[in-house]
Amino acid sequence: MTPRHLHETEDCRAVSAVLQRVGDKWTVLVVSRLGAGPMRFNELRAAVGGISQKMLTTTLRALERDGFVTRTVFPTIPPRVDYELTDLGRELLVPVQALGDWALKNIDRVEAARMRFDGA
Amino acid sequence: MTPRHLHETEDCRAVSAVLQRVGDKWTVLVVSRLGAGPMRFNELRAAVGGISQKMLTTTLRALERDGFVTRTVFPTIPPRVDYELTDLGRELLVPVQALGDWALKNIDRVEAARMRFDGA
DNA sequence: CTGCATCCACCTTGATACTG
DNA sequence: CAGTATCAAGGTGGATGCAG
Repeated sequence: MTPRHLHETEDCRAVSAVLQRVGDKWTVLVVSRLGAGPMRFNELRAAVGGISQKMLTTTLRALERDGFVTRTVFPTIPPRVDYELTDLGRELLVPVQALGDWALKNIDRVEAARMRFDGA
Repeated sequence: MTPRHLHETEDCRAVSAVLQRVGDKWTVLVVSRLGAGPMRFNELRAAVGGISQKMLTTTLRALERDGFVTRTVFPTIPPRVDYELTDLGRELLVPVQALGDWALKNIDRVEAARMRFDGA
């Protein structure tokens, strides 16, 4: 494919770093839900399902820090906070979903390999 | 019918599962190294750099179980063990590197967002 | 050379209680 | 409603020693 080997190592580190960033328990699920449009905190929480308040807050803060989502506070009572994907967030979704598509297509082969391995 | 929305949730779970699978500390680095061809245990360890013996063994076992690498033992003294990517392993590398390419292209935007967030 | 077993420090996650 | 604080529990990764 690409016969450039000069920066192979640091490139792989970068790949690894991104995968660890989006490879935590909730990030992808939250970003995917937000792909449908802006959402409020508890709305998002219900849409994801099974996530604790603390983890949703933590996940959203990290996404906001990295520029993947925006946080909009409406100073009303009760307070209302909207979360929305940025352009960067939507762009991230493209390669992430490509990997997801690959996963769905090949899950059978992986599970077959596992049964073979565990049986032996 | 619009079947692309029917299984949205479980698809996202699948995506999340794969990302967690390849999102551990060493998997991507090991698979990337093996992309260059078969390697022996300590050869691989040196190529990756910074990985402990335990983690290399653990990572390789998991990759073998999932059908991403093959393990070939030569019953010599001292023993020699070769690891090599399977077709499935090489195919996995495609979407993973796509995500890595995206990361390299957008790392600046992410870091800019972080500085903005941390500064505020 | 390869790899298992053990122990341990750290990090992530989750449950719970409380605040504006 | 949205968010913070605290504590407990499990998982992950690393150091070391031993074995085939």
